[in-house]
Amino acid sequence: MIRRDGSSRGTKPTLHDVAARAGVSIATASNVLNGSRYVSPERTERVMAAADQLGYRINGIAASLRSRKSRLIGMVVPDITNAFFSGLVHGIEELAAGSGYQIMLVSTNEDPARERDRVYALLSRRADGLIVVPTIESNDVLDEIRGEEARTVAIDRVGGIEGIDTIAIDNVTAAENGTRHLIDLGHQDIAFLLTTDRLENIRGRVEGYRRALRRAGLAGRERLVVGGMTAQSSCRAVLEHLAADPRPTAIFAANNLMTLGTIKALRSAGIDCPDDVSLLGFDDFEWMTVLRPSISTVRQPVEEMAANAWRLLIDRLAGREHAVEHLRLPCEVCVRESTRPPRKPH
Amino acid sequence: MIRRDGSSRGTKPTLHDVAARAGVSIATASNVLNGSRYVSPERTERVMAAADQLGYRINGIAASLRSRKSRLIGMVVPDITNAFFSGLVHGIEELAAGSGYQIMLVSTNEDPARERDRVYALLSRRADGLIVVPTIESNDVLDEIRGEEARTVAIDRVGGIEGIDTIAIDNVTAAENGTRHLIDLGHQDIAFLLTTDRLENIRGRVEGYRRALRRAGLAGRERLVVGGMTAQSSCRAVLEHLAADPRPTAIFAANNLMTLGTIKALRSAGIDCPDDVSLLGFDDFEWMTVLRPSISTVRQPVEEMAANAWRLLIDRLAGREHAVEHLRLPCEVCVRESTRPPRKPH
DNA sequence: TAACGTTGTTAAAACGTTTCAAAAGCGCTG
DNA sequence: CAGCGCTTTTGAAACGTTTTAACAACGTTA
Repeated sequence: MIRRDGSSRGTKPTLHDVAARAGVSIATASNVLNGSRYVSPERTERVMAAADQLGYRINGIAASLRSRKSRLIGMVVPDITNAFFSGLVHGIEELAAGSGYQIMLVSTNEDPARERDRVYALLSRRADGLIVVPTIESNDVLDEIRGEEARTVAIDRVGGIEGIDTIAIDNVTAAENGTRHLIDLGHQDIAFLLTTDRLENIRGRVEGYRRALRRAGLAGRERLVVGGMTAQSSCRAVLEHLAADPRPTAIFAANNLMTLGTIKALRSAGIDCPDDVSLLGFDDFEWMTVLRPSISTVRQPVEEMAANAWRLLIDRLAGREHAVEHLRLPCEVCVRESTRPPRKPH
Repeated sequence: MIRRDGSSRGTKPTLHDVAARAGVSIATASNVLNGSRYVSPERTERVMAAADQLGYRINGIAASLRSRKSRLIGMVVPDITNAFFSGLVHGIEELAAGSGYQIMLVSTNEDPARERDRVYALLSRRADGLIVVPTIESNDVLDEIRGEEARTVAIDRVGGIEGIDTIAIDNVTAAENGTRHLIDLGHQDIAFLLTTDRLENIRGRVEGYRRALRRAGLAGRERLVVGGMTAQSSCRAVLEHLAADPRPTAIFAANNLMTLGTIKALRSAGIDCPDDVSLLGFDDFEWMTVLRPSISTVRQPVEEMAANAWRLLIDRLAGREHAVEHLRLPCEVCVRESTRPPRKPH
């Protein structure tokens, strides 16, 4: 490998090396490699050959610095081990990769301070865009993001977010439909197991639950159980609530961790599902189908959420500006074995 | 906000702006902000104040270009929605973030071509390091990586990899212990459900299974079932095998997808677990404990794998070079309800 | 007082691209 | 053949840092 210029041996070849070997200017080499301008066939060929022979690989950092485009997307989720979020990440990574973007992943562990730090780090690295599932109480961070030139889309927890695109499900309707499914089965004592009322999506689900009860003339029969952010804490909360008299005939869990906690609680209390208590989960995964009983759920359209988030983001990144969108996708109720009419119908 | 220099209004403040406002040189401002050199208290104070007032945020791209350090780590996994891999990613993201590194995530979907492209993209972006769970037959990619200056660690599927650090479990011993657990219960017809024999980790597990049989004098009783890379395909394979006469009294599934497939197959064939057939899984997650029966598994130490991968990588990144390491971590067998003595002991 | 460290600061080069503006080449027209 | 317009190519600036090497200031030593 012979270099005609001042670059030292053993170093990565640069555009300078490629241009020199091809006998063209750096600008021409750049234009060939990026296809940004017409270059004559002979020169194109020479540049390609030179790049090939040298094993040239563009320095993306330098390109980003000059072009002011990093083609890097920050993806911020509360917990990557939660299947709902990993599904979201999967969908977006797939689409981003297809468009030449790279995902920088951040898992915040529901810690607002951590989220703040990590988002700033992403901005420091000049992410072109951000896709964020906010933690609890992270509105201030989102407020500041809005002033940045990084395009942002918020997913799932989009309460009170103004000025940036958001994607979420229609929490109210989804929970209303879920609750109505239980009511239709004949349940009148339905407990709703939420994580915390400080998350907007969860508040929406509570509202949907309430609305269904109200519309069924069960306005006074509300039973809210606060489960916290982990399966373990929710298990404890459910156990406590099950000690109440009379105990609910059905439990509607607000997300997959709450579903897991409820299953554990029912087991440990020796309460049969669905004979004694019906269980309706939120978030649908494959293992819901192999549990015994298989778990009825409200399914969030994870793929569509990811696809829409990416669409909104890439549109703006490509300069196709549009009015701020607040998308709400519908959910479907997946009926399985865990929901059944109560033993003693009223 | 007044700028004393040529930088235009409405643009992000640069180090130049900070230095100008503080009345010091750019070099001094840089030294203050990075703590790279001693700077007098007064100047330090002035620089900090200026940075603060301007809302200065370092341009990581420019810093990376000049310092030739991106503080970006590429993390390549076959499938981020698989809980084993998302656990790995979670562990590493946590540690990386703590050291000021950012994770670029790639999910290859077990596609070697895709892996190749994406790894090159990571190298183009000048990732300082790579943590890779190789796909099937990606040895050539790893061979090429070895020539790059990006430090690399391979996890989980480390067959025949030379010259770079690797972390994996001791597949042979783990599978041997799992198989022996079944043998100790009295099983003699044990089927082993593998994904494919083209993955080294799986080959190791097969070998462990064989060794346990051999040592128990059951060398001739080998029953290998090839399940493919998805739960669905493995379900079909298991169903076929269950039609064999006599059918196995126990099934040892080589990973969590195989476990899922087996459960589905047993259900759909109306075969009771563990009364008719015992099931031992590989990979341990919380939902294994809520299934009925709860599933006995061989637990991979995901956290330790992540911690060791990061340790090896950060050591090299920090210039603490060491001999190439090939770590093998032990697994433990978690005995639950799905494994039980066969109905008719021999 | 000259020579010498030492300490704190800085000008300027460098990192490897993209992009701007200008130059060069070239076929036509007048 | 000068002038024009169009296409293709290129020199040089710019992106915003880090880093090198030099410089200035100043106390110490010979």
